[in-house]
Amino acid sequence: MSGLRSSQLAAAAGVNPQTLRYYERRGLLTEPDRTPGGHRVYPAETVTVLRVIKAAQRLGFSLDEVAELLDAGPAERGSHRRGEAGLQVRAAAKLAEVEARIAELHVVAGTLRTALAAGCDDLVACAGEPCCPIPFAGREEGADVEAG
Amino acid sequence: MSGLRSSQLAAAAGVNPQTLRYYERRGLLTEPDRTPGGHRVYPAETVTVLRVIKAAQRLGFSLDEVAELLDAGPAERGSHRRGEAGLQVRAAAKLAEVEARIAELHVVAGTLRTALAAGCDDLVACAGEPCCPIPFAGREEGADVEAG
DNA sequence: TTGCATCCGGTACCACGGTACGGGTTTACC
DNA sequence: GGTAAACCCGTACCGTGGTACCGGATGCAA
Repeated sequence: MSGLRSSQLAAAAGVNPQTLRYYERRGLLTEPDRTPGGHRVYPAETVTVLRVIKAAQRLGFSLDEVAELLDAGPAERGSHRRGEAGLQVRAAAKLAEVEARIAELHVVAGTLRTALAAGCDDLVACAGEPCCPIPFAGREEGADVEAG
Repeated sequence: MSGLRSSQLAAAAGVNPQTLRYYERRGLLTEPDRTPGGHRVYPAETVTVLRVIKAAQRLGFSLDEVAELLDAGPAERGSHRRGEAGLQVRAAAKLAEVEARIAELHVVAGTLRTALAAGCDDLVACAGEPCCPIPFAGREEGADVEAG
């Protein structure tokens, strides 16, 4: 009853049918039942699982992380039976990652604004003279052997 | 005089020697002179070019964009002979991209904070009930045929 | 001249998230 | 029963930025 064929599930969740097999290989979808002929028949709840996957992806989790998230479920106070950490812990860690990325991008944006304000219009020329605000010497090791 | 072998240039610029051939294939480095035997001999300025490449990468430009940037040079007011746009125009466009990305990440961070505050600890359970602040219905087309 | 480090070109591989193709079955509808 | 669509599995390919491996040639010094 109400079993979904792969193309139906794919359409309902807004993904490519190939993606379903891909997610199955990646451990995001459990192996569904099959017809006698071997065709997959998904339970209706799989649509929810796919929505969860896509929501988690939008929150910045990789597919491996989403697989862990689905496997982990709630933390079950004290006994960590399934996953290492619950959603709360993982979400907090991801939030820290996202904030770090935002900070990096703020630095980049600031540099771009400074270069625009300084009127830089030729990177190679800029790299020659010290007045250019673009940081050509990123933290590279071993490049300044003679500057010690 | 003062020509650099590939490994010397790689060490001076802090990159892998293989990367030099890769950049050459990608059009970031012009083909250098060769010894009679076919070994590459780079002029000393190539170190600067590599520094420029790495700086541009840090500013968020892809290798294709860096190649254009190196090819474009300054805008040469009016006549756009080499590239389509000068560094100023490209940097302004990249700044807009970076700011858009920052805005996206702020949305993500906000959602994560809200989910943390709401105490969500099981995505699949959350997806079932409407009280969860996580947006499980991202703007997907065709998924809500029966909700019209 | 010998020997070893380096370099050559071509190709294959890594992560990431899928997508496409091909040859062969199965399902579904008429 | 016939036919067309959908499905099966395995494999290859996309873009991005490199890295690694290979057999063979070169460079440089002793």
